[in-house]
Amino acid sequence: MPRLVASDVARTLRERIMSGDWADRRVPPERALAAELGVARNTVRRAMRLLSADGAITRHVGRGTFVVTAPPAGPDVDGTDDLAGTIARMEGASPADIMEIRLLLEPAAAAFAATDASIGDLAAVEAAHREAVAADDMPGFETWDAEFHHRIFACARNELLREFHALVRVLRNRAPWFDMKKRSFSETRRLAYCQEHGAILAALLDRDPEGARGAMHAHLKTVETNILRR
Amino acid sequence: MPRLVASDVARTLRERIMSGDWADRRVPPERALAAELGVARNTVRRAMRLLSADGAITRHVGRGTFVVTAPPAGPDVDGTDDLAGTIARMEGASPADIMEIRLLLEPAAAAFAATDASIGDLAAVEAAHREAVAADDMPGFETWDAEFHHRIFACARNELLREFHALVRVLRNRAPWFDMKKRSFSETRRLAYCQEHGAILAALLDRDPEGARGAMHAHLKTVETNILRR
DNA sequence: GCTAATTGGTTCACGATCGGCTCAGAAAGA
DNA sequence: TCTTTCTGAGCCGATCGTGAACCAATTAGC
Repeated sequence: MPRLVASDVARTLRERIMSGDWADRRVPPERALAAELGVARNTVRRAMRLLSADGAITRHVGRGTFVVTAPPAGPDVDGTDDLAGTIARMEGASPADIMEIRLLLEPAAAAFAATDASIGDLAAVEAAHREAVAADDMPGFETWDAEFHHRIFACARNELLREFHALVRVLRNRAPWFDMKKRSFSETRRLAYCQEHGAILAALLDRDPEGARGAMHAHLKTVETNILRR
Repeated sequence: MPRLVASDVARTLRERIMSGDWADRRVPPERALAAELGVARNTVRRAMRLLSADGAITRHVGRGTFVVTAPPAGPDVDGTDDLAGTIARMEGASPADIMEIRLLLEPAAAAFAATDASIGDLAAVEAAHREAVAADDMPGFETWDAEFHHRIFACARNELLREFHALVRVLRNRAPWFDMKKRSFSETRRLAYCQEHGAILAALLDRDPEGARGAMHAHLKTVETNILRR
């Protein structure tokens, strides 16, 4: 097996950057790092290239390598489209509206996932399901429940759909959602959710788009009744 | 029938992927697997080919074989919202992905609109329709076409849905969409669009949710064929 | 100001590893 | 017998890590 040392080196360098070593922003020279890590300079150079591609460091011939502190994110100056405003208005979305959107997006995503998902994707969904079943406290279950839903979106080959759900997920973590979830949480409901998740997962593993769509729809209907007390 | 060892091997490899071995995404080299399973390398290769065709693994000469997992992108488990990242990733959405989303949202919005819209809302939709019919140049029609669709969303009583469509609308004005629309524009197509818009509007005025949903779906299918050249 | 040391950038050769490919022969059904 | 499948072997090309040399820009010391 090739040893893939470069990515390991990149990881340790990242950790050092994060941990605040080199707070003066100065990174030791390649040759020194190579000696210290017991690795060839070319290998260090590859790792550096990864970091540089991420924008984590800047390099100058003759001067050295430096940690980038200023966030590379230039807030879009163009401002032509009112994206920020759109997002801001989304923040005020009501739980009922959010549920309506989820009922629109998630069954479709489940159907896509049933046809598009790779084995690895499904393994990830299954792992999230197992974690959710194992979790017995409310925050733990909440995390893995969200992860379960998100990984289903990740199966679908539509990036935009994935990002839309990321947006919904953010909204779900805002008030007044979080409080409502907390109030409506109970062990019996958690078990019911796990069972419904299991049905969804089974349909995905069967590669049954309509089954997945139906199972997801049923699950969300349950959630809706619980959350909105209908 | 011959022994079909290859598919057996493929099955056991699938099981190992699902069981979470190789969680680091690295699959042992063919030669190692062949030795371990007591089978020829060519047989392992056939099995690998099956998995690769499924999209379960990716393979690179000189590097090795890796399990395909859901892209780590997306809202990380660390809980940060990363709205900016979400928006940034949306910008790169492909026309095909956007069409898929539109096909998901807009028929539903039309159905909602048929039941929820006020008289004034419908008058606004009708006005946009008339303007689109009257416009004979590409930018003018484009504007009123977008406005027509947007006003239908405005009819729905779901603010979040409205904002989601605002997002889609922003993306539609980005490259490479705009170019594709421009290329696909023609007078006959404009007339076809106007006619389909008329059908949607008629269903809305009839307060016929399913009719509106169907008309919108048919319209978007037309757009899809024109834009994506299918 | 000039020189030498430092530092990143580039290139090469080498060996090891790994997937891609081909071929001849054995084995097992039809 | 004929076809399909598996086996075993060999060769190719790609990637990676190593080690080394040399270049170019910058800095420090004189």
